[in-house]
Amino acid sequence: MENKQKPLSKNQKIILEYIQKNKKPVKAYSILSNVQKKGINAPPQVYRALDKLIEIGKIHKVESQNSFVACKTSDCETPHATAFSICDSCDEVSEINDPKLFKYLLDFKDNSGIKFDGYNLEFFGTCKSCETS
Amino acid sequence: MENKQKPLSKNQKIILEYIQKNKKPVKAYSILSNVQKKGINAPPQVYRALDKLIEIGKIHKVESQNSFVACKTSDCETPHATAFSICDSCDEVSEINDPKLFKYLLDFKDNSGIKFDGYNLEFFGTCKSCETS
DNA sequence: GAGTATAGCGTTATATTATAACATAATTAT
DNA sequence: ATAATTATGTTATAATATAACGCTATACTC
Repeated sequence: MENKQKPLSKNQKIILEYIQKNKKPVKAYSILSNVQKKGINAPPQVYRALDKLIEIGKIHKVESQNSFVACKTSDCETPHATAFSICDSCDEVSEINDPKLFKYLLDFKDNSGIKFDGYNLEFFGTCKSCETS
Repeated sequence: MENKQKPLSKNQKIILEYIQKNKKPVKAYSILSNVQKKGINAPPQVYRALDKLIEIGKIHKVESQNSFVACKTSDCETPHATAFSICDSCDEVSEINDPKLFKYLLDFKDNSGIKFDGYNLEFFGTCKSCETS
């Protein structure tokens, strides 16, 4: 079982570090303005790094928010099978890492019989701290 | 069991009809350009109707595509619990209406114990017709 | 190690998606 | 009938994302 991890490029590293520093998902232009001091000047530089980081599973995109969050699963083996819970009132997002759910969904077949190679699932609700306030 | 369906407004009707005519999901600005002959001139008119139609469950948003599709389930009772399958190569989208999946997901609790009131699930794969070509 | 293929960089410009804000009109509820 | 709510039409602009181009660094292969 070899682990051929290509090293990240300079921009990829800068942007991944910034995303990892944040608990909450961050937006592309917010990333941009926060890494400008590191020499990243324009949107394409950010989006290119984001695309790559998503591809290799280091981050995920929260589609309903157009935001990006670091993968919490140490070694995200199936980068394109993601599940999140999202609080309707505070927008807090957490990644769900539930092997049963994971398996259930990857085994799921629709009625046309095709098997899927990935999914994105976003649950909505009210988080504990918002509920009590 | 009463069915209090408020009638749709003029713009809502125009836009819903346009979306229903299309098998595939449509984009907001494509809707706009196709309903301009009916007197809808500007983006806010479209987005306002879209928001309302989503709220009442007549249409759904395909988040990963920023596109909008009519609900196929005759009377979509839980408008905010949606599942789609999306073909990676032709972008064909179909709504999945599987009661077991539906129940499984609405019953799902994450490890913080909160129950969710909605979800959006998008499966990715290659559809039958793309696979054979 | 020279040559070539691939991936990444920096930049400008522009496309695409979505909302703010404001004045008015229509509809619904009391 | 009046008040409250919902929808409309409009202008302007915000927020998100990509095209295209020339160049540089890295990896691949013989």
